[in-house]
Amino acid sequence: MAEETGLTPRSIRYYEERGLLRPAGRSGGDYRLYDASDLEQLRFIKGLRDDAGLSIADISQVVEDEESRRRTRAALELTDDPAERRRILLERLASLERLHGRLDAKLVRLRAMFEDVDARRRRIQDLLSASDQELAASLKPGPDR
Amino acid sequence: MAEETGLTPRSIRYYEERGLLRPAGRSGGDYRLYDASDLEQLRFIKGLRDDAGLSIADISQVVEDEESRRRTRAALELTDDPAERRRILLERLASLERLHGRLDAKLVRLRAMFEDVDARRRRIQDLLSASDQELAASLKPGPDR
DNA sequence: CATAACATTCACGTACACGGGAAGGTTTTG
DNA sequence: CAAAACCTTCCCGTGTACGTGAATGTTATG
Repeated sequence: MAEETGLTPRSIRYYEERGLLRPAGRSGGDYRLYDASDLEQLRFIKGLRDDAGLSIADISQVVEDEESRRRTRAALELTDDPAERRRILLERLASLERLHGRLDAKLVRLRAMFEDVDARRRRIQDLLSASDQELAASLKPGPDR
Repeated sequence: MAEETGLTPRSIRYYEERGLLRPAGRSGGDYRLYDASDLEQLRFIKGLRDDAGLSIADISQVVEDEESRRRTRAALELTDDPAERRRILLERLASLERLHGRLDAKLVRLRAMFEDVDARRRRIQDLLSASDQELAASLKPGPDR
């Protein structure tokens, strides 16, 4: 599991301890057994940690939202009462909006930084190609002058 | 300075300690004095920390690159030797490419996460508006049936 | 079926990024 | 010019996110 996810065994156990990962099944000798959904969950957690830069506490919030989502999903498919369906959907939407908003804010600011660096990078490239032409001109003197 | 940047005084002193901020001037009574460029630098650091999620060690690298950039800038304007200009520009470009690449990698992964969440958000919104129509229909029974 | 190569739970240790208080000096304000 | 408000360095404390044994048990391999 550690190899598959790029996490250390210690981190995986730590995440379980902190409730980010539902306690895995156990073998006869008390070894943790993971399935595909655990793998997915761990990759999701790693993404939130490394890509979105969220703390474990923040990820915990997100994961709880996800779990609540899964719980309400069953309820959603069970009910035909439109008012109840609406309530459940609104709750799920709110949970997703929270995560969406946080990622969006991060994205906006990161994009601004990126653009800034990119603009400077392009400016240097322009200067460089100008300098290259200058260099070429100095090596192969022009016909005039 | 802390108010202006949203950092704590302690953090600002810590950044100076770690070499992210060039030692500010001091008053007669040994108080730190900051200027506009220090403010800009601190905001830049805060951006790298909060938006790009870089560690202090990583930011230190970036800042060193920036300083090297400033140093070579003078050299660039002093020389007319095309080969020397080219060498300096290439060095600056490499430094910017490093930062560019790191931000880009982060952006790509963050964007993927964002798209994922966004798609799910939109799906819920669709379900919700469908549910709203259902609700309206049940409250105001149609003419037929 | 021996043994290598894993795993388990404690428990303590650690790097990072600061927080917070003490003891003292400086600047600002009324 | 007194008092409040702010700064200085020094130094220990703290939360987070694990790392690292130790002692022990379990599974895989030739």
